[in-house]
Amino acid sequence: MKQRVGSLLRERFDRDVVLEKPKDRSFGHFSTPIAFSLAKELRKSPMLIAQELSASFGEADMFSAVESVQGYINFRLSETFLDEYASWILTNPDQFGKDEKVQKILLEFVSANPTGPLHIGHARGAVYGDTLLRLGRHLGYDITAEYYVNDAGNQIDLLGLSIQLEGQATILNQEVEWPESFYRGEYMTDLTTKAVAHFGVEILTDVTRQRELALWAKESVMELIVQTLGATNIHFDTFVNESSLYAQWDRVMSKMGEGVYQKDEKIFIASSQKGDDSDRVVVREDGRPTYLAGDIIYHNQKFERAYDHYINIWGADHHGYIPRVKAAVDFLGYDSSKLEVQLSQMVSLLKDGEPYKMSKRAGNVILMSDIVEEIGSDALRFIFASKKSDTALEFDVEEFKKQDSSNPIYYIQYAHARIRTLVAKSELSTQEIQKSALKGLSADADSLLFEALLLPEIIEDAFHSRQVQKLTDYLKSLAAKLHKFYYDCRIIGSEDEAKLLKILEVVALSLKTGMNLLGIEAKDRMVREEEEA
RNA sequence: GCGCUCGUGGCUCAACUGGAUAGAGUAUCGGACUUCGAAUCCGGCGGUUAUAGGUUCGAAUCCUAUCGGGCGCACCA
Repeated sequence: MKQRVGSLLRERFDRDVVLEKPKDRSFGHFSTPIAFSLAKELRKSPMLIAQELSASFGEADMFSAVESVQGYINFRLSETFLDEYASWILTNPDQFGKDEKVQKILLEFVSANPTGPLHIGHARGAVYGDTLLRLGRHLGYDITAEYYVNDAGNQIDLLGLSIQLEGQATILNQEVEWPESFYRGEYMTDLTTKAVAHFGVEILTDVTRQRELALWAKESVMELIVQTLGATNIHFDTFVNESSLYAQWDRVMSKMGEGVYQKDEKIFIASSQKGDDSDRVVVREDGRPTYLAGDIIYHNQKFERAYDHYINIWGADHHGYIPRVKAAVDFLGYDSSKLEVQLSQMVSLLKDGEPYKMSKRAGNVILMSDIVEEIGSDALRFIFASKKSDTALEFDVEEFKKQDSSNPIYYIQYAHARIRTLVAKSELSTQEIQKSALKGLSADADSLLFEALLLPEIIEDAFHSRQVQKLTDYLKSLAAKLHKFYYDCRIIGSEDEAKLLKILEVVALSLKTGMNLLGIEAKDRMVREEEEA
C-alpha cells in the first residue's frame, strides 16, 4: 500500500519521498513533508509549494483527496482502493504481506555452547533470531537458520572432566578435588548416570577416555537444547560443528596470505590493520588454535557457501569481537560488509518485584525451559520480541501470567477471538461478507480498516530495520483499535453488518498473520485457566 | 584509562530514523454491563526528553562537552 503510494509519488516528483502516517487521522492516510525540503531549492514558501503540488493530483483514482495543510501534503486513499485490497487479501489470506525478495541469507543464532542447557539470555537471542527468520521468509528471502556448535577447546575437555568428577563424588563416593571451574547442575547428574549406563563405571576414572566421554555428552546436551528450542517453536536447518572445521586450517590460513604472520612461536592475525585494537593470536606456542581460529575457518566456510548476506546474532558481551572477525573476512578476500552482527543484550528477571531466584539445582542460572514452563512459550516469545534486542531488558514473570489487559498477549488474543465469535454468531455467509462493497464508511471504520491493511509495511520495516518490536507494537495498537471499535459500534444486526464484518475479517487476518510471524498461534476462543479445570 | 552503548511521566517502553500538539501500558484516582464476551471501554493526574552549548525552516533524534548506568578491553569460549 505504502509502496504503491510511494512509487507513485517518486514518479511524480522524480525523487524519494518521505511518507509518514499523520499524527491525526483526520489529516488523511499518508502525508509527506516534501514541500519543506523543496522550499530551499525553489526559493518559495513550503505552504505555496504544498498547495501547488496537491492541486496537481485529484484525478488519480487511488486517492479520494489530496490536501495541503501548513506545508504538509496529505493523502486520503479512496474507498475503492481500500476495498479492492481488502477483498484481495481475504481471498488470498496466505499472501498477506508476502513479497518476493530474492536474496539468500545465512542467519546464525543461539550457537550456545553444548556444555549445558540454555539459560534465559540464550532464549532472548533465540527468539529474536527466529522472529527475524519468520519475517524474512515471509518476505520471500531464502534464509538458512544455522547453529554453530562449539564442540572443541577447553570447555569440551572440561565437560568430560566434570562428568568424571561428578561420578567419582556421587557414584563412587570418592573424595574429589574440584577445579576452579567446572560444570554443575541437575543436568550433570543426569548425564553422569546416563554415561555410566552407556559406558560402564570405568569411564569415570579413565583419564584417557575423557574426550570420548565429552563428545558423547555433547550430543546429549545438544538434544536437550534442541528440545528446549522446539518447545518454543524454534527450529534450525543446519548445525555446524567447530570440531569438524580444523581439517581446513592450513588451506584457510594460506588463503589469508599477508593477513597472518608468525611471531614468538605463535601465529597472529593482523587485525589491527582493519580497525581492530590489536593483532590477535590464532595459534598458541604449543600449536593449539584459539577460539578465533575456529571462527575464521567457520566464516570462510560460510562465505564459500556463497550467500548474499550474513547475519550473526551474538550476545552483547561479544561486541568487542566483531572487528577481528570482520578483519578475518577481509583478509580471506570477501566483502565484510556482507556480514552483519546483531547483538542481544542481557535479560534480568523479576518475580513479584524481587530478583528471580536462580536455581541452585540448575547450576545458578535461570533455565530457559523453566521460564517456558512457568509463563508459556507464547508469553516468552512476545516479551523478547517486544523490546529492541540490543538494549537491556527487565521483566517480571508475574506480569505475564495475568489474564487481563495488562498482559499484551491476552489483549491481542482476545481481540482476535472476539472477531471470530462475532463472525460465527452472524447469519451472513463468508461469501456475503467478502463480497460486500466497502462504501460510505464511518471515519472509525475507515481508520480501523486502514490500520489492519498496514501489516505488510510493518513486516517489511521490522525485518529491514531488524527491529522486531515494531510488529508487537503494531499488534498491540491494532488490538486496541479493535476493542474500542467493538465497544463503540454495534455490529450484529446493524444495516452495515456485512461491511463491518468484512473489515473485522481483515483485522483478524492481520492479527493472526502477525502472531504467526511471532511464533504464536492465534486463538479462536479464549478459555480462562480456571474454566479448564 | 580506552572502546561500544544507553539515559524520555513513579515504573516498563514508543515516537515512522530530522517533521505537525512527545505517545502507549502500568501504577493511582474516578466513571461505563437488562445490549454482539466487562479478559473490554472512557476520563483525570503525571514531561524543561540527564545537563550545557551548537547545527536549521524544524532536534528526543545529528555534532561537542559534562554527569550517570550497562557491556567489553584473553593465548576463555
